[in-house]
Amino acid sequence: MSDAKKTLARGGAPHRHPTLTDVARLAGVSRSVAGRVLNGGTGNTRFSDQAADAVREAAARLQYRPNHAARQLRGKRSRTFGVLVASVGDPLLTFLVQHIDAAAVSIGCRTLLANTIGNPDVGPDQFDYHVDDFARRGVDGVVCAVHDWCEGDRRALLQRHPNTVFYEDPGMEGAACVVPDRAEAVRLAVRHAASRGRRRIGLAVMALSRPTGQERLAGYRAEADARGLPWDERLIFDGEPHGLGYARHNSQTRQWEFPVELMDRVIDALVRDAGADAVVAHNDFWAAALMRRMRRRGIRVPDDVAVVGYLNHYLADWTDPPLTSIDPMQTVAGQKLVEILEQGASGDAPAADGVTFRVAPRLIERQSA
Amino acid sequence: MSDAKKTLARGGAPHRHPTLTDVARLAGVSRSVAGRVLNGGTGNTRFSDQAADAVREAAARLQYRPNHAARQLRGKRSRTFGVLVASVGDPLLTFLVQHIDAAAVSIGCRTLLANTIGNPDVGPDQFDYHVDDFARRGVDGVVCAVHDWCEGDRRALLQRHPNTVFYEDPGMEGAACVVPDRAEAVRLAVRHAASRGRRRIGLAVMALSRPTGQERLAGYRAEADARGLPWDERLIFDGEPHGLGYARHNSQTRQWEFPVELMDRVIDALVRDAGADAVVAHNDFWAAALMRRMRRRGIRVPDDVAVVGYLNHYLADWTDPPLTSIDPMQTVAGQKLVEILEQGASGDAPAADGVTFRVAPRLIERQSA
DNA sequence: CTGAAAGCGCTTACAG
DNA sequence: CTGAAAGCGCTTACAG
Repeated sequence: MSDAKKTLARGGAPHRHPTLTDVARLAGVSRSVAGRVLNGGTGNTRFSDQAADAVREAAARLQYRPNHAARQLRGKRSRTFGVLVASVGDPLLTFLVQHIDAAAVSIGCRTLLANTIGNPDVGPDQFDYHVDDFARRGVDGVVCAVHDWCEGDRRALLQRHPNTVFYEDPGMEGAACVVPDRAEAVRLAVRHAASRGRRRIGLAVMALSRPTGQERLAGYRAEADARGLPWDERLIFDGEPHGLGYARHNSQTRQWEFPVELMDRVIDALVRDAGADAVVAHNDFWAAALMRRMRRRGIRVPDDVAVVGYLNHYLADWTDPPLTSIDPMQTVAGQKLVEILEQGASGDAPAADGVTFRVAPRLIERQSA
Repeated sequence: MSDAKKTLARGGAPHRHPTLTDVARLAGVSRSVAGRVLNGGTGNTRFSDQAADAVREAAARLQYRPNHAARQLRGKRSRTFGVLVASVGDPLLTFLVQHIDAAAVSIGCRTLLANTIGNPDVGPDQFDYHVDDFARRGVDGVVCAVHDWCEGDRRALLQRHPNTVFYEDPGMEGAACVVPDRAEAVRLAVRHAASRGRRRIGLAVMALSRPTGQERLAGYRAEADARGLPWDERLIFDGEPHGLGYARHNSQTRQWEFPVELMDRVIDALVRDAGADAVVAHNDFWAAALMRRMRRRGIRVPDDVAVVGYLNHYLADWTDPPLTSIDPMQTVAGQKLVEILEQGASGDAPAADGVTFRVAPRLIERQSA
């Protein structure tokens, strides 16, 4: 076997990375000193300026980078957070994932993204698989942002990885979570529509039976009451009886399926039957589909009916008209999630125990309302 | 300091993970045997059934999982691939990133996603930062899918990580890459429009001066010739002189900015002046904006003008009308990228040297053309 | 078939 | 201020 082949077989790297020993030798000091200089310990950081200079120069010359695995083995943190999501490209969570990563990087950590669905090759129990793999890799903490209608043993996760935070309330004792304030989101939407003179404001919710559905309804009632809007049950649309109660993920196309035609039921109920002049949609996808079907039926947006979305997904810029939408501020949520995890990991404070952090939403005005 | 606090400070984990030593002790064998049973070496896998059973039972009982860092330190692969993208949530690449990860997971590896822009907290040279960090963590290979108009020293990357593959041709000697076949993409679009009876097919390109722009043009000409369509220079729109020559990323909003109004220049040039009855748009975002502006100008899609997008982004399902679009098959590209990396990492074959793999696109018909 | 032993690269008391 | 040494958890020749 040739030398070249040997090194290749050793892991694909054609040249050995320089180690602390190499640096120490070049600098003419012991590994101990080199290590202290380069990684500034907790106080026993004693060495001469002379030694320090020599070491740093050697390190620079060799392009030395500390081996992460060795540090971790020695008891250091992995500086890695696991992030569980239904699918990496989940349109509902792109900004969250993105910002969790940004927040992690800004404190010198990394993110290990894990799809729990959407990978038929690996089989159905990918939630457990990833939880397991996270343990092997010794992540410092885990964000679980898997939708509640997707499978996965959250309890086992929390047991294996005590430093776990959920995005959305998993409804478990002792589980810390960060949640978007949906009641406030709907309040903002209703307030906006009302301030534009709308009086008959409809609310379209995917599933009223879920806690999040109830929250939305509560926000609606609160704001309607505050504004003195008349209460009319017909202005509340529940998607569940219409087969809109949950999202279906097609693992073939890797997309969430969405029966656009069913949006006509929303229009029938809210606009035609209840005479709504505004609709607060379940999310931007509902809103986009609603606007399309409305146009087909000769209903003008926003002239006849104002539409407010939820998510402020980048889709919102591309609908016609561009969509006024409530931003759940996933960027703030991402930051908070990492902050909690970091506290748990650094030991400054125990991982937040069963605390729920609510993230305040914000309305982004475009042209649909 | 209490015991609980001590363990917390040790890294956030309240209980030590069981090690091979624990398993061996419980099974009543040596670590060597336990190791051989649990990790089946390359042939010296000799042990009695009795020993194997005992070890496996012990491992199961203790929920033993091999420590990744230790294995890696001992010379095993990290089973991790670094993925460089401009931004994790980059709408142009969501499916690619997603499928790279899926492909990696299906061979027991993981993906380390790295944003090169979009994280102002870390500073401007994040490309280098991540390249460095990848070295520390000993990734088995790197996918670089950073847009060519974004900064980053590709040459240094390739030197530090010889097992690197690019998505899109970086134009460097010896760099392997996977590229979507843009000429074929435009051919498919033109063919589709022509087969629907369109004769004056316009082509809107972001920047004709770029190689990819030239490829698109070549595809256009090839198909137009094959169909006997008359050549008319006015049917080619180059965005560059109109300030559409590159995408701008707003790190505040973490979105790509897009001057929707400028799409009117496209309509002016292609539809009004050149009388196009079909437009092959630069991508789905252009297409979505075009359709919106056309509607405003009383131009019906597809009745008056057919529109074909490029990307088959999930946006395509939500435009009005839903967008017929060319899918660059990023899922196939993702698989190919990982395949190449895996070959390089496993040493079966040297990392593909300077080879370019072209991925065949596919047309997805919806209603705009 | 089995186990004692070396060593991956680092960190960190510990003794000089 | 400095260096020899132990040890993190694993893998793997090597000698029994």
